[in-house]
Amino acid sequence: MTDTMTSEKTTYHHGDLRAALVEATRQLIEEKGIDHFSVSDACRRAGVSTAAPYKHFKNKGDMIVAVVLQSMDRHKHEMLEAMTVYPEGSIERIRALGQNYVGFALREPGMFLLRFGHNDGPQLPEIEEAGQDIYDIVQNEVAKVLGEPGITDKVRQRSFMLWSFVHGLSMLSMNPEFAEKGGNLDPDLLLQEIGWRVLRDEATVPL
Amino acid sequence: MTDTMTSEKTTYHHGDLRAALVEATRQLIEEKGIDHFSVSDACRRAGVSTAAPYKHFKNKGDMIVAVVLQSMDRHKHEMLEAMTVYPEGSIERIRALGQNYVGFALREPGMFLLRFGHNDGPQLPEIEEAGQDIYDIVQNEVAKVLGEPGITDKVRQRSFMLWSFVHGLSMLSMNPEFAEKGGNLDPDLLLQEIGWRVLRDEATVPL
DNA sequence: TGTCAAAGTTAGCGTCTCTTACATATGTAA
DNA sequence: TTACATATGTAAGAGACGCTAACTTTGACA
Repeated sequence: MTDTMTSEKTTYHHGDLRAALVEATRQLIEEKGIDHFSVSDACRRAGVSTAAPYKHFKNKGDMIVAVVLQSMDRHKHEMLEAMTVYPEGSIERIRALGQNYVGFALREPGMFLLRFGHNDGPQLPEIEEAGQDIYDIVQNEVAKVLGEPGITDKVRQRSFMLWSFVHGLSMLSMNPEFAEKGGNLDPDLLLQEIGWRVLRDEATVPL
Repeated sequence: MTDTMTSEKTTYHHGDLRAALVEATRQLIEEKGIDHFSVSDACRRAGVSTAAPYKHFKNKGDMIVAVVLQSMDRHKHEMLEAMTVYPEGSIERIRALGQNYVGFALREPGMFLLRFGHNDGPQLPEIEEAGQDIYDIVQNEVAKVLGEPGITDKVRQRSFMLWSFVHGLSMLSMNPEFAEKGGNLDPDLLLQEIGWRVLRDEATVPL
């Protein structure tokens, strides 16, 4: 046996072709967008034949799902990491979550659009579950900051308001032509501003 | 000459095939999404051969651009109509704009995603201009409500905050699986709430 | 060492796509 | 009526793509 743990590719038996294909797929979607992604391209980038993926994935959609799930897992861990440096129950944690959300959209626009720029019927249960995991983080933090005993209606309302704003800010910031319409404002300042305004207990309409 | 103004299709000389193709394209994108749209499908729906579009459009992309521009024009007129029933300078006008924005996304999700769910390099000048037209409406109204003498930095900031929120609310509301995470809150209530909070002159950060 | 499953490759089928070249029908205007 | 520009149809090219079947290499293990 030669070296199996180095990244040298001998011939057959790639070592972890599945991971390599997922990474190639991710790169290509980031570079050219989902509508110009093809399995053939991923194979060329990974340096394997066009039939190879079908030993690891059921079909093209299955490859994309794998990439999305991997990206969502990364996002979740990044959020937790960014949040936990601030004291529990502090508004800084919320702001860190928002900053991370916008940052993720800017770092991985292809993945972000893959998750949200579509409307092809209902999502797969796995993806929906991963999304719920992420949203749970937000709701729990909002509950703590507002001093609510769990996920109350008020928590749900404020969380959704925050999500709407941060999500919209992410989408617009991703596109330079839209971002400059806001005068190239620092998203962090906007997040600070909006977080404060959304979470405060003032309302014109009853909760 | 037979009847030219009725919608009866004799054979040759459709009357306004260009408009018919635009409408077919619009319908198909709404029904199946942009990634499953094909020129052939549009031809089948319009009842013409697959070569017919190329007498009216340069290529597939040109057809889509025509559909987007038509949709943006519709959106602009709807916004103006929804707004002008309220007194000038009133906050109700802003809320009407927001409601219309969300409503448009719900009525024409395909067109909405076509405008925003992409990131294929810079947009065409025509589309960007149409987008600026629409955004100008918002900025002018925000300036009036805030009593600012034109498009000041403050107006730009508040407009962008509003846009971010309304845009995010639209994107999330379009997808039932996301909308229900907000507890199926009435978007109108959220708009009223957020409009008030965003436009008020209180801030934690200096403008 | 021999066997076998796993993980590649080669070759190709079938389909759909956008687009063009050329033929044909139609309306208009002299 | 005739000529001509415009609008559509016919037919086909050229290529990409997803996916499968069948073959080959490899490494692990009895």
